Amino acid sequence: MRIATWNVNSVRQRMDGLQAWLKERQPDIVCLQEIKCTDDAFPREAIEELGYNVAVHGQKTWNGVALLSKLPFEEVAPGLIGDNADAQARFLEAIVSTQSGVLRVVSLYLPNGNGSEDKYAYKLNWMDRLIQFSHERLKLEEPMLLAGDYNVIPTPLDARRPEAWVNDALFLPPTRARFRALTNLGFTDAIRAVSDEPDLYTFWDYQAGAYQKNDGIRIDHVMLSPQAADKLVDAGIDAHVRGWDKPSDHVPVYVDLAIEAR
DNA sequence: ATGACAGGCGGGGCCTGA
Repeated sequence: MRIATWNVNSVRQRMDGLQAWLKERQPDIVCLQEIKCTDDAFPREAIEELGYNVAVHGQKTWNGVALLSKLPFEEVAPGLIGDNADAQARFLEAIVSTQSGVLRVVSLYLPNGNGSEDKYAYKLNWMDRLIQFSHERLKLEEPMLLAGDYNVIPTPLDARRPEAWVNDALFLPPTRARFRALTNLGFTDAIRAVSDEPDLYTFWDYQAGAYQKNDGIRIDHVMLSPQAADKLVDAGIDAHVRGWDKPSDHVPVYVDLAIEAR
């Protein structure tokens, strides 16, 4: 099975590229972030025509996550535990049934955290909630993927110019410590499981020719539970998509697991 | 040091993003 994640930066603006990429990469499950629309406004039919079931957790204007799956959803649950008053649509969990049992998938859009102390506090709190959620789900001992835009540069190897990010919420020590906490719980960063190469990026700013200079950062991640990591065959980044017309500033990341869909 | 792009909203520029 192939599972992918992509921050599309508005799904309605990205339909041509999304449809082209789905046909090219042929993922079985896709986690989308920053769809920037309500559930009603999501272009559901065009994606269903390509053979996907669609689950959406959207909101007006900002944020919003979705899941696309060629297998039917057994369960779908929006929202991250730990704060019932959190109105930002950043988390969508689902279960599908495969030939060898259940597969649990989360599409997540972790807060950026720049701009104010309140925003950084929200980011760190959201990460603490994600760690708590992950700790609880690990007890199920299921193959599970936490995939999405983490807004975390895990190490200096994950930025072309790490010195430019030292005071940024994406790279500050408390941010990186919480990301490490996920790996310490037992999660595997799929890309780093298959490559120690530098210059593996998933985001290039629209400004100042960042993509042409390969001035990128790796902030979109697929984290695998032990039972999913045991099935890991390959992982990759579709960086070429950043060169398409009307691109998102993020590109897709995918993993191949040795699990038969059905 | 600053601005540079892009999208949403809504019909102005402003806010947000990373």
